[in-house]
Amino acid sequence: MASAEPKTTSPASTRLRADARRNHEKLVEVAAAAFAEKGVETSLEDIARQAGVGIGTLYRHFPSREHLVEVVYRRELEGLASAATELARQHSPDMALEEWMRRFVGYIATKRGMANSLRILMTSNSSLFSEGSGLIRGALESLLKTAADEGCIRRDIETTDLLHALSSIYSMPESPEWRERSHRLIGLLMDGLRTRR
Amino acid sequence: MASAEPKTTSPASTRLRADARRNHEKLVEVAAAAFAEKGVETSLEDIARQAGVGIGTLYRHFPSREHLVEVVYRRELEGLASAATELARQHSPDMALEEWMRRFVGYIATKRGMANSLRILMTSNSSLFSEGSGLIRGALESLLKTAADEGCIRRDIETTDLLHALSSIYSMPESPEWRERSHRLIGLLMDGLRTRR
DNA sequence: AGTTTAAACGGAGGCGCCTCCGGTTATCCG
DNA sequence: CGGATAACCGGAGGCGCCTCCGTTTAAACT
Repeated sequence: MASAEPKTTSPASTRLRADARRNHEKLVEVAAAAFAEKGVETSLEDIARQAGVGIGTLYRHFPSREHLVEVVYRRELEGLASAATELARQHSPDMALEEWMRRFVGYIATKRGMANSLRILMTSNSSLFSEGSGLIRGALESLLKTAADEGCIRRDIETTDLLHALSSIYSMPESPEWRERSHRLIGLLMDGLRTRR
Repeated sequence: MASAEPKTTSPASTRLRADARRNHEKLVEVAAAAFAEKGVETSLEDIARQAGVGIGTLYRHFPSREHLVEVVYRRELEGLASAATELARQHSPDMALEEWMRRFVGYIATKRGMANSLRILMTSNSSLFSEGSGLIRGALESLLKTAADEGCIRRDIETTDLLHALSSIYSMPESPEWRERSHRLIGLLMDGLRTRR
């Protein structure tokens, strides 16, 4: 009925003026980079400056820091989910699964520092998290199903189990070897999943 | 051996200069009032001003807002615990118990708004909470025991049960009738506890 | 009492948060 | 195309955070 909605992030995009839309997008983009690099405590004035807008503009688009964090967070989650279909197209089912898990871990890594902000966000807006985890679950589920259908991996593993195994990474202690550790864990999981030929 | 340690709050009070000690005490006092009245987000500069010291002095004594919150929190907890013995001396055992529970509820009430700050504090310094709840537990236990020994209340109630019942107040929804509600709950508990004569 | 000195004070200053409102501009309509 | 106007922009300003360092002062010693 309505015209296509190509952008994933912007559910009921209420006819924004062209400049407003431009600024909004630029802000999210810059914020995503800034949060990733310096954590969610980065100066919002810096973000506004880098985006080439005034601080007032930032605050009109995102009434509070948490709002901005939420939008960035959701955008990345959606990116991660849509990467699943993309990977499935370009790789063999098991490779797609493995690569996706790697990215998932990388994504989690960037979120470790901001536990507090996320917790605040979580208590005040739990729908975001349920939707978000739904997206992730769906992505993983479809990768898993495809791989199983092709005979690459065993069938008797539930999405929930694997998700749980991956989430355990989140509670691993912070350390320099964190990255290797998590990659080893993924390797281990994949070895367990793959069917012996 | 060493000279008496009358003040409860100041474990290893490392020989502070007289002015320093004065300022420290005044700050805690003022902060307690300010937090109670306006929540933990109150301006620290206001607190310093009301205490008649410079902001620099406040920050030397309490490196961060959380430090100050913690000291105030602990002080109030200790006050609550020591109120138990005081009440026991002035009232009949069951009255002492009832009045103490009222105060406990009042104390909790002031802490409701600052859930976030307390959570941060909790994750970074869990010893405070275990010690704190130990104090409270001890106070309640002794009141309960005295009352039971005097035959005012039944013996078959565990401290933990009662504590749990009281804690449930914390999760009651915020509302105007909150206070009456909690008092009714205490009345109910006391009725259940008291032995029929 | 006078001297010394390390501990303590305090506030200026730089930064970030957030609000408010006068100025700008995209968009609509004749 | 030009004018009207509602939507949007931007940054000054007020406030609070926290640090840094020159000044003050308690207290130890002579």
